[in-house]
Amino acid sequence: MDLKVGRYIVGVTNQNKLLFPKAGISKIDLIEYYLAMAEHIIPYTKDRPVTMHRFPDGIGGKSFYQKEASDYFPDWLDTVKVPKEDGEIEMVMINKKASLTYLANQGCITPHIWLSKKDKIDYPDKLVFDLDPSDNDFNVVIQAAKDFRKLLEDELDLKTFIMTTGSKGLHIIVPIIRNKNFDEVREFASGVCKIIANDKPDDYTTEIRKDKRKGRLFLDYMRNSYAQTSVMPYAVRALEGAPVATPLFWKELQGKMNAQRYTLSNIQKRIENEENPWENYYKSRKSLSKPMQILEKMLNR
DNA sequence: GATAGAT
DNA sequence: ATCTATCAACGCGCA
DNA sequence: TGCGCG
Repeated sequence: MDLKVGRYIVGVTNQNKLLFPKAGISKIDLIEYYLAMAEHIIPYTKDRPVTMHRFPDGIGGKSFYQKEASDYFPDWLDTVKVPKEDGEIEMVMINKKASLTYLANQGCITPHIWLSKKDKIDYPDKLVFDLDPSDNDFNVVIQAAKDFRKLLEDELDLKTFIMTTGSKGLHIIVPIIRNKNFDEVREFASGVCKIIANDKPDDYTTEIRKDKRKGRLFLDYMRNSYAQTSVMPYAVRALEGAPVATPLFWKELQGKMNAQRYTLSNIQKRIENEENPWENYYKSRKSLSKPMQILEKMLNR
């Protein structure tokens, strides 16, 4: 079966294959979801390399990550060649509606996107703080998010945006002007996390090794490195019930909110009824130059 | 999921 | 014509 | 150099 998406014909294979067997969600359901959400997604994915997390046999089957665009991908799918440690890799970008459709047909349930864009690949235009609980205690995640917001906005004069991951935690995203490279940005992110963790060492940790976290909330600043990715806004997660990574208003971060509050099945109603929580996302970019100086002083006290 | 090679 | 095997990531920290 | 990690 072929779908016409804009000016492109996208072939759809195995449209009735159940990708989420319990929820009864088929491949064509996933494709229709991404078609409906495309206009809300593409502003955040345009010109960014994508890592595909593919599940050709559904969430119960074998999955794999794919970075290199396959030879058989169509010419109209935009790609970019980016340097890697040993050579070069040609990666897909989600720049149009048909791209989302094509990737969904490939069994890519969850696209992950770079923090930088193709025209300045070594300079991220955002920071991501990944708050990942070891258990499912979302209250700890909410408190941590508020601690981050206080430091980032009140002390460091940056703007923050919040998103459920659709899995267990939250992402805090800080839009920045592209005048610092990944090493500089990661160093800054590391400092931020260490200040937060030092303030509440029983609640938070920046330990990479799982066995050293001892039940504490992991503050992951390592996302802010070259060629690292974070889950795409409104991406479907390959978990029971098809939860969706969802941008939120800060004021929503309380009470019964949790990381899987929104799913493929109920997100559309939210989109229809709510304003865009990230309305001012791209207007909010700030330079890290001054925040870096302030952070340096805080770390040396 | 798509393809090449084997039956 | 059908089946089967094969392939599809990588950067960083640290032991 | 190789493993753990996301």
